[in-house]
Amino acid sequence: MKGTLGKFYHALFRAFGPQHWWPGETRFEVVVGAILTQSTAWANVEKAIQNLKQAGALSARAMEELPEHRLAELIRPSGYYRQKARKLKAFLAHLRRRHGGSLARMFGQQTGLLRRELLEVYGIGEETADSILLYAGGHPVFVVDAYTRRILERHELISPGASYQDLQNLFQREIPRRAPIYNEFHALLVAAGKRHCLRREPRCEGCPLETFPHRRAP
DNA sequence: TGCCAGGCCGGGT
DNA sequence: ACCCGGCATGGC
Repeated sequence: MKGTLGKFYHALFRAFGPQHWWPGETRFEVVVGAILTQSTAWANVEKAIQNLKQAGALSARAMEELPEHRLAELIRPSGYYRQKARKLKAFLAHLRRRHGGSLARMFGQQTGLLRRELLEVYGIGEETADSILLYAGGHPVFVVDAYTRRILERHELISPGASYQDLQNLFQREIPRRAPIYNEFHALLVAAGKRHCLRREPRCEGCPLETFPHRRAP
């Protein structure tokens, strides 16, 4: 693996080690987590998922049978809970109609086709679609999130106006297209982001990327 | 107390 | 094709 991004990967891996993402025991749980974590701290998502587990609602079939307002109550700690209940229902309806409720069948499709299909579902945008593809389905697509963007902007690898596709293309050109690597790399960027690359007051001391070319704090 | 977290949608330019 | 307000809870 070469290029600056390759160096980033190695520096982050040396510092933080394997991240063991995605936290979730089943593929369905990973899909649910991908939707619930939209603009939300993971700790809140965990509470919601615990509620779903206790209610026995952490399977496609069980969640389908839950009325939307009841589902919303269970996922309340994850925030935007009425929106997210609608989103989960939209995904379930799609999975049922298009794939007979089978994640295995859904993920058996070609990557590009499945990605476009997921983007049609209410509540699934680019990051969520790619998270589902990579972390639940093992498809080799790079997940771009707010931390990824912030870190690459600070190190001047992208311009502030770069699109999601711009960032994803950058990674998919420079980093070998393999799911385990994309999995680890994205998780490492989030780890670095949480610890060192906050929105205000960049705390670069101790960041594994500290020694790389860096833009001045605004 | 205010700010922020692993976004997305819909309506307006 | 972008830009923005709305959506909501919990931790620091």
